[in-house]
Amino acid sequence: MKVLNKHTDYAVRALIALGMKPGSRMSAKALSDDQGIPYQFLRRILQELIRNDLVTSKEGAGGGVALAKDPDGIRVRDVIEIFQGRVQVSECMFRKQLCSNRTNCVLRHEIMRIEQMVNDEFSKVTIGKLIADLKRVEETGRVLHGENNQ
Amino acid sequence: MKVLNKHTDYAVRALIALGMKPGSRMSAKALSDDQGIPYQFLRRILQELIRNDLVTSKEGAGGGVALAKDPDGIRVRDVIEIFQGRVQVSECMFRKQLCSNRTNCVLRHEIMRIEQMVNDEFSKVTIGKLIADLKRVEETGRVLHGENNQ
DNA sequence: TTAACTGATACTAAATTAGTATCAGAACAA
DNA sequence: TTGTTCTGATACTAATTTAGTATCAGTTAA
Repeated sequence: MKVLNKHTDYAVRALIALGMKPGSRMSAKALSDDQGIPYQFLRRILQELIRNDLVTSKEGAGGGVALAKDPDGIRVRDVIEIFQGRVQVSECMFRKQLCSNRTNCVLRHEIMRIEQMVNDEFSKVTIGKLIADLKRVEETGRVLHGENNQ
Repeated sequence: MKVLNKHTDYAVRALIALGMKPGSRMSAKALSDDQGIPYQFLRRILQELIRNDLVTSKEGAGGGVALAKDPDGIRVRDVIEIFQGRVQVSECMFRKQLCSNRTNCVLRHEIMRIEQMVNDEFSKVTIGKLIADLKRVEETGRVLHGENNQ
């Protein structure tokens, strides 16, 4: 069960890279080389971020992309929703119609709770926070992976 | 972003149905009719549950399947892991090798935290709990869908 | 005026998901 | 002892999603 797909993963990495160089534009090519993300794939991801106002772009030579807002205002949750849609149970029917299958319902009820929790958590994680983490890591020279690491 | 696939969804529904009739075996056919799950698909799901010791089976006429253990001992997390694998970030590399990409790492660190939360929550939801919920629902005649319902 | 860019969009391969079909063998019942 | 009801194993298929490629048009700066 994969939580993030490549679109989201690359998008977040690109956003972090852009956020690390505030003010300066970067070309998709430079970002691609920098982050090791396939160029054409990254192009499409950036266009999606532009359409969703997380990134601004400038065409032509010397052009490129930059963050459209403060890194603290960009939530990982937003990125996930752009590329993977809202976190949800299989096909949740009970928003549309009266609940026909009660067995189904009790399961969905539990999952809605967990769904909400996950959304809340991904809302708290912003590009700004990730950049701060990253800078801390670069200072101490080591990555903390938490407890669940062998 | 879908949390549960059909395998998991159907498996949980089947487990609940079996747990509702303690002691008695049911044929896959009866379960299929009962729950509206495609027969051949359900067969394969049940076989997987049998292999993972959540369900026992008896061959031949009058045979069928039954829960292999107490409903309270079957966690939705177990079912998810059987059909969808462990909840995890895209391809988490840093378990295998030294972390080469630090940008990646800070994101993964956050996600590991959320991953852990989700696993803990899905561990708390057991078939027994769902059955209890379901019985409560049937008594009051109405399903509570929580706050996030319009 | 040409090289370095983005915008838009069509295409493809591989993997996953959901579901179907078939054959062999076990157990019960007449 | 034979037919019927069941599971075990496994091969197959269609649709969708994921990941990635390719192309052409238009913009801007030097």
